[in-house]
Amino acid sequence: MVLLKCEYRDEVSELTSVSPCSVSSSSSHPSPAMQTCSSDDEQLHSPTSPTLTHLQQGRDQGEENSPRCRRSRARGDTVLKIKKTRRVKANNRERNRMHHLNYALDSLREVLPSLPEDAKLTKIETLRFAHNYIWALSETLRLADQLHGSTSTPAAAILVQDSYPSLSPSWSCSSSPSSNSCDSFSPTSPASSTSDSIEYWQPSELRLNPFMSAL
DNA sequence: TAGGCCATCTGGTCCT
DNA sequence: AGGACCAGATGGCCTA
Repeated sequence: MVLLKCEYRDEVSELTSVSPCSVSSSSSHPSPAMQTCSSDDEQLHSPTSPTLTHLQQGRDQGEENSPRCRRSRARGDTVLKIKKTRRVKANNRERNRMHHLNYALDSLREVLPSLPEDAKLTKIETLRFAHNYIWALSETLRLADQLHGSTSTPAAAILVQDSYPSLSPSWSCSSSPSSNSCDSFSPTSPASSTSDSIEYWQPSELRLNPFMSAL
């Protein structure tokens, strides 16, 4: 059972603003609708919910069934329906957004070095590992260029294309120390970190991974 | 059983 | 106005 601030807050304020038969609410007293209540749809829209009960109890007996009152109540119902529809649509969008985020994370997991069969990285581990992986590759490029600095073809480009063909387009720029064109590939955390922070950037499951141990 | 991870809902804020 | 993004809350599931 999810308890949360009642969605009726806005609706009630709108209802009270348009309804001549609603509670004569004082601004100095919190509306009963401000109390927490269940978010279950049935309960949310149930006539027995505390909020509506309060509203109904507070209605002026004489005006309760007047045509004007019925109209305003119908309008309130319409407002509720509209708001509920908007909320449902927003929930669907948010769900899809998170699904897309998860798909992206899965894609990221796929390009990371292979792992033991049942070792699926958590979200945070995936991000940390990816960060570390990028740093390690950039270090590899830097060292490779240092070793083959005099060759016309950047050794790093060959190395990357051989080892990580799917990544090579992103790494096709020169990585020579004198070039700033790849500054974006210079993550600072692992490279400049202490051994403690290196530990931090290595997912616990991966500390025995050959790639990670090669660092 | 506590803690970690995750999915989902929700309301607020920003952007188009 | 509506959508995207974000962070907090909550409950379910799993594992040590």
